[in-house]
Amino acid sequence: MSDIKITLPDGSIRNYPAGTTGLAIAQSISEGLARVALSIEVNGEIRDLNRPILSDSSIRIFTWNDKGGKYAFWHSSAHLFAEALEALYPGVKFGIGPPIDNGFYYDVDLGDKTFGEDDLAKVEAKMSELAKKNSVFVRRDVPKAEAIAYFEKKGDPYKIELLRDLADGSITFYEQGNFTDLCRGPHIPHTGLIKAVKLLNVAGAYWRGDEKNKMLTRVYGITFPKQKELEEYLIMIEEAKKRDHRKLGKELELFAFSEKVGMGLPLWLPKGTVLRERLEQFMRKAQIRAGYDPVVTPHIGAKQLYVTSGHYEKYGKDSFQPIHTPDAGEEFLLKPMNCPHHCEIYKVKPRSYKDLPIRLAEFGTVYRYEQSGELHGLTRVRGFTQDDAHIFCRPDQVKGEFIKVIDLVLHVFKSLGFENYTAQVSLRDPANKEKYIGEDSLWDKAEREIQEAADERGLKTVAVKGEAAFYGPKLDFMVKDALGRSWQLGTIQVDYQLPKRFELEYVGSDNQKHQPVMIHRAPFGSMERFIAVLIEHCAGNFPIWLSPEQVAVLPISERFNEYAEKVIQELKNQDIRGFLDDRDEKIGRKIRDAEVKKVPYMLIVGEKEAQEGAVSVRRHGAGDQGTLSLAAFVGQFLTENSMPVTA
RNA sequence: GCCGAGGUAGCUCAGGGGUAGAGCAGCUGAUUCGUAAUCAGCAGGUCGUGAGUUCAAAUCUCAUUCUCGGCUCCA
Repeated sequence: MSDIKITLPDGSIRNYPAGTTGLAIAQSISEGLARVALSIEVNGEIRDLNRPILSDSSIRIFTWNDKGGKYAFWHSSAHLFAEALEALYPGVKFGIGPPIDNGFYYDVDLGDKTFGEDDLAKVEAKMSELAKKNSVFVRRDVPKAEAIAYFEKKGDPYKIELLRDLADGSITFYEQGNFTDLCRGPHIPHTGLIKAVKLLNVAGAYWRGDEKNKMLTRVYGITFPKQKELEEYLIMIEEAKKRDHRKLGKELELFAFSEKVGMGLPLWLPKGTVLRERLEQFMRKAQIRAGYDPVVTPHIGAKQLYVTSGHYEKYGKDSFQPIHTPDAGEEFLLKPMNCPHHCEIYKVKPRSYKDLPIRLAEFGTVYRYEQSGELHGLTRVRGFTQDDAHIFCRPDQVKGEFIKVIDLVLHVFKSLGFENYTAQVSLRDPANKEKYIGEDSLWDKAEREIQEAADERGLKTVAVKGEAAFYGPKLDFMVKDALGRSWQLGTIQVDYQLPKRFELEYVGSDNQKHQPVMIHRAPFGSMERFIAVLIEHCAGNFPIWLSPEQVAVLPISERFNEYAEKVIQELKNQDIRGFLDDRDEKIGRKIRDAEVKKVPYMLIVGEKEAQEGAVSVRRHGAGDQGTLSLAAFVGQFLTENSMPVTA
């Protein structure tokens, strides 16, 4: 057999007999690598380690440290799960079982059986038992007819449905132990590598993601090559749960919900309101600098307004229903969007090309009837406030304006320490054009403009089809919460449709009427969601300028309350948000309580401080900072307290 | 909206057919204290809501509501 040339990632080239395997290559490099190798990338395609390599190739061997390795590991774990499930509950029908960012899931049809906590433990145990058998994952090409026959005999209708969409000749089976699955692979060499198994939760999931289909049972799980890594992962999850904004929001008294008020309708408590208003001030300032004009519009609008905008047709039936008045036929809608109102502001007078761009900004509270199962803390609510603005500009200004908005969004993210965001270009789904309004040419134009603007600012973007708004494409800034769920914060949208529907116009230099273009944008997105993610991002330890309670003044004993009062009064005179803890408690207790409340600064005052006009400074999480004169502390604090401003 | 799991004091949770418990928080008193919890006492719940089974329901059944985990949706 002739030799083939294998190019390694470092560029070196080695000769191997044709038909060698990834495992053999790994072994030739080092036994250690062979032990931890999970999959191999051959000319860009990730494959099994034991699949023969027939021609010259560049390869990269993946281990647990590579995404490609983890995916193969978790994909194989899904198969192991299926094998265990089938062993325990014969007759289970299988859907799909892919690897995901953290583990894997498998969608299964258990018939009448409900699957609970006890079952998870049972299947977990079975998986561990089967893993120890070191079953090899065997890949096999299968003709389509044979594949269908196999699953018909087995009684797996979902697999047959999947097979119908696959071309004959491209179908492979993987078999390990007593389980055979339709699968493209790749898989790890054998089940014995899976040393730690945890099934995390059970959920419902529609077959093929379509709510018209049957709901299957989805079991999420994760596995590791070492028991210790599983333990670390579980600890990490526990830690993440501590950052959950719903938990911290309660503990820090930022917001609350009440069944009596209604689900999904947040109540902002005093401390949460301070935080929220600080953010609002920050945005107002940035927007004034960027040339926006603040406006205010009512919370309701006549139904016809939304019929004109198209929102009524699109969302009317599954939304808050119209408000009726004593006048027959008169109907108002709670505003679900601010844009129609802003369009009418644009229309109050004729506009010249010289007036554009016009940037109308409003912290507009909107109401949307989200599906009950969708509500989630502050991230998904039925009443929320957008830091909304609409830019009305000439076609030649679109890109420039778009870029300016990108800069504003990036300024916001940078000021608040959001570094891990994804810039998502949300395009329409070409397969479902009826979901959108407007001509193809304008959509293409808008989509192009967004991509160009993002490129011009050097944003690394991910394009996702089907995520556009019904009237136009978007650039969405996605950020993950503590538990890894992705949320849309900032959004920028180019819109050629509403100007048309509202018959917006301006007089050009040619003395002719033209249609402006609208850019919808909200850097925070919604105050509620932004704050939710912010809370999780900083684990409730807000930057000083946002902190609801900035300074706790803690007298050593009642004898120093009088001096403490003077200190707190001075802080208030300087617009510093402080409070006095004059409870009859020991200083250790007062410090503990302030630490738990995540108050950034504690000023401890006793005999010495009272005499010297000083304060003993303690920083949250950092401990004793020594003693300063009150004036020196105030000076230092005010410097640190400044709100970030646009460069 | 769909599938599944839950709801016991302000918070975190135990109890699981015989009429409710802990810790923290709260209140009262004592203590006057130097960098993450002083001590003692008191008070606090129609066990989410409504029906049903039962001599008896927080506990079993059903319905309903809200919460949680996903799915679908997200202007």
